[in-house]
Amino acid sequence: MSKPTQMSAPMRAPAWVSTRRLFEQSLQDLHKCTKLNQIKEVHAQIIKRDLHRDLYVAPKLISAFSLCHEMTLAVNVFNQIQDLNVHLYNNLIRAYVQNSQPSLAFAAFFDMQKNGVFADNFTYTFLLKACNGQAWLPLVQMMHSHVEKCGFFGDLFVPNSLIDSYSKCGLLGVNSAMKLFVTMDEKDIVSWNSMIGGLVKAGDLSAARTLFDEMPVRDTVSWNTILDGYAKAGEMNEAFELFNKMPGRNVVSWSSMVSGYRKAGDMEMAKLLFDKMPVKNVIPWTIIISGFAEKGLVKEAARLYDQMEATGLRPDDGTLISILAACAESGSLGLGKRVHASIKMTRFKCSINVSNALVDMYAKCGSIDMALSVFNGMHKRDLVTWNCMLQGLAMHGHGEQALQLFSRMQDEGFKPDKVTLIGVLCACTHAGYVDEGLCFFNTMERDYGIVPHIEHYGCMIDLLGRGGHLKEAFRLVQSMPMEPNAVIWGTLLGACRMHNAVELAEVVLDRLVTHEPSEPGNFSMLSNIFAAAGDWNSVANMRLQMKGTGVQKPSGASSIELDNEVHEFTVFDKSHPKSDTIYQMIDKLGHDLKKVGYVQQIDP
DNA sequence: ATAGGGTTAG
Repeated sequence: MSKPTQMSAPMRAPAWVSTRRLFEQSLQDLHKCTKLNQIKEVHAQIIKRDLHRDLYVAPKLISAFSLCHEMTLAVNVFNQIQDLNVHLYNNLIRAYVQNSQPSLAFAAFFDMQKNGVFADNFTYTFLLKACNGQAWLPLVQMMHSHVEKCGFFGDLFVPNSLIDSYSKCGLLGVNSAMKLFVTMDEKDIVSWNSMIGGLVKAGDLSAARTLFDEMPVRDTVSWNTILDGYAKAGEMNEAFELFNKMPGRNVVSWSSMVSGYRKAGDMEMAKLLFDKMPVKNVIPWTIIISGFAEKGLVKEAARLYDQMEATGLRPDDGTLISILAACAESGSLGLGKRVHASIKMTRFKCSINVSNALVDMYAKCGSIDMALSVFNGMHKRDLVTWNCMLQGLAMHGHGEQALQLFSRMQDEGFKPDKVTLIGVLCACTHAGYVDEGLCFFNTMERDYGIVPHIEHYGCMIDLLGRGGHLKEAFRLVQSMPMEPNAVIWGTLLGACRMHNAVELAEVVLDRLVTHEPSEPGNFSMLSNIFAAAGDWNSVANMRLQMKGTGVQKPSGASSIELDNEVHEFTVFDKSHPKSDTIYQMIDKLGHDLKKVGYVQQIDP
């Protein structure tokens, strides 16, 4: 360590003065520092100067390590301190919240109470943030009662956080938020905005609008909240009107509009607004790219992806996950691979969530080998990883492999959840393991503590129905503890179609139309069953009935991806530039198939 | 403390 010497040149301050000033400067901004190397350097200096137990320095260190996701180091700092105070606990609690470990945040809170350290308003705002991911009403209520006991309502941060956390707990939560909101003597703009946001989230747009019109002063957040409410509800005319009327628009306002048009399926308007945006960040880029990808317009999506990279914007996890999910939905393997390549180029390692999205994308696009390869290459996996892989194997008929994966995940200590069991039952269905499926279904509550949800009943009806056990399937529908929905009846109808069970099909359709009176597919399904049974009178009757109720069958479409472009085909489609050649080939294939004895099944 | 994109589910 350098010591001050008399030999230093008089013109300049000695080196140790500047390092000390530098050090003090680093200490000042330490809690905002996100570069781990720099923090470690300062940390070393801190230890050298024996400052690591300093009650001013330690919280800053915790905060800095937390921002770098170095929780072990943060906790180490905390554990060095003998006489703990609120400030230290608050920093630890916030660190856990930032690093998505809400239960440890609460553990720290209980520890704090045990040690006789009193919580303050900061503690409660952090803890309420920890409640947000859980959407668990009793937890928020518990925080509420704590706060009431301590009387922190003078600070608007606490009641405002309560409104926000309540609002994230579904419909009951919004009621509690409203109760609190109306009793607040003093409110600020955040109270109003949080309450409006809660109502929007609960789907009560008109109540949200009433509050919005009532509030004394509105800021950009207020306008954006209500604007996004209309956009999410698909009410784009109202959204557009507000968008034009609002005093100041920012990236968020524009993004809500682009997102709204995308959700409404209007990519033309979405692109128009996107192009007009004065400032763009990764979020609007994400919306527009995944919007095109979702529709299978992969050329446009890929072009925009290149453009985004060219502007120097780095896609974050949200961008990658969103685009990969869109690829999975539309089956755009080419674009998915393109995104994967870009991840490999630009990232040293990718997060669990991004890897999960990759596994899912490859599996859904039919590339089960690539899905397995990403899966096997992952250093860390979570429940979603296993569920995606299991589902992928199951969907592609690798029932045996799926069930092996199921036992492997348990060997590695993962507890199956609701989604896992849907995958397991699905694997049994696609592999034709009727008995194994029944066994899993009957023991899932005992063995895994999962009460069968309607989705599991759906799987079982599919399993029994496909296997030709139609009576058992129907009996299961009748004995379900919950009201069967359209999915259940639709699955059963599909099984009737598969096994030409005319009488049961009529009963099932009768129930199905009470749920989906205008879904044309259901009628065609029954119509197909009649046709297969040679009952052409009933087919004709059904057609008349459909005409009478105005139900129209849209033409079915199939699609295929070639050279990074998704081609879609409908019946009698002549729009493709090479349609003549395509139809010639189809005719030839038809002839060849007939020669080997294939009998074509024609949907009326 | 409040606003825009985010992985699994027939």
